[in-house]
Amino acid sequence: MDEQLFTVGQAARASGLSPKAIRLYEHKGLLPPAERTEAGYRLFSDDDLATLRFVRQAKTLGLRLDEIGDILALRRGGSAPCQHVLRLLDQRIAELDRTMAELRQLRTGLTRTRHDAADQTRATGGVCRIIEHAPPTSKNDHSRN
Amino acid sequence: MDEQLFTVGQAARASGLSPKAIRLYEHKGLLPPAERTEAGYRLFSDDDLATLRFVRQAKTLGLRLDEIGDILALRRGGSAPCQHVLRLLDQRIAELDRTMAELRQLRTGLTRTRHDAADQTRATGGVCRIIEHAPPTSKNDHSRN
DNA sequence: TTATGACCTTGCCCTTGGGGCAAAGTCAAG
DNA sequence: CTTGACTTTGCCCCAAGGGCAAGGTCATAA
Repeated sequence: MDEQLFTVGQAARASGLSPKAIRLYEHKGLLPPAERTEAGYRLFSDDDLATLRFVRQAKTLGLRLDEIGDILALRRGGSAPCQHVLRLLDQRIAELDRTMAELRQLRTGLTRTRHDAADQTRATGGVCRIIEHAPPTSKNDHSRN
Repeated sequence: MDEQLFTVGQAARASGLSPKAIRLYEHKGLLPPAERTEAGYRLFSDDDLATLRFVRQAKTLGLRLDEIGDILALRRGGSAPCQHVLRLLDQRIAELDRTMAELRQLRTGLTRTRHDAADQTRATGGVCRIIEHAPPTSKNDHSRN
């Protein structure tokens, strides 16, 4: 049997993640504690690599690390996590819709503000009319990346 | 002259911010260091309140605290920050467009994944086909709030 | 053999915009 | 005088790592 083992760096290259991220995932329990060489170097198995790739893919679906961790835990517990995953995906989609609606609204407000302000760019008294006279945009969220 | 002065709590209520946030803004230089009573209580002037309201409004426009700080600094420096603000707004709008495009793409991918997976919810070998067989979504961002 | 460079280890601080909590001082009213 | 509401500072927390430092390890080239 091929007992292929990999260091963090190799695992990182093989999975498209950073070594730091891999250590973080291990720390957070997404990965079982890696084997170690005598010198203390982490050693990852092919299984670990598969898990890492899974994590990476799950991340591109917008799942959070703890959600991914739950999925992996379910799986290690023997049950098929797919129902759970479907629920998570539905949640994410709904959340995306909410976020996008907010962003659309924000953009509309910003554009109006920008347009209204295009010429009367003189500050008179306050700090800046553009901002002060902007229509109050709903709540506060504006999740920057 | 009415020399109205306010404690953090009062300023918070008057501006719709939290006391903690106000202290943070002061700490970050958005506000000049507040006066203090003998006992060390912060005292805010009407000017400060105006600034706080300005900050709040600027935040609803999606500006970051440091950007708002720049605007206020420009203003305190005597120049009208409006040109600067226009630039910031344009940047924000462009950024919003980028973000929304990404989210739209993500949503599309998620929906397809969700749809494809609706029935074959059995995990076979890997962790979860739904995720493993999902089309790779572009990059990674998915800014959660 | 050794020295060099590439790799690994842990650990700490940084990011955003505060929230929450704690210990302790202050103020006004009863 | 005490009670309760308010304030102060300070520290830890969130997500998901990035960056850096100090130090240990490994393999290869001279």
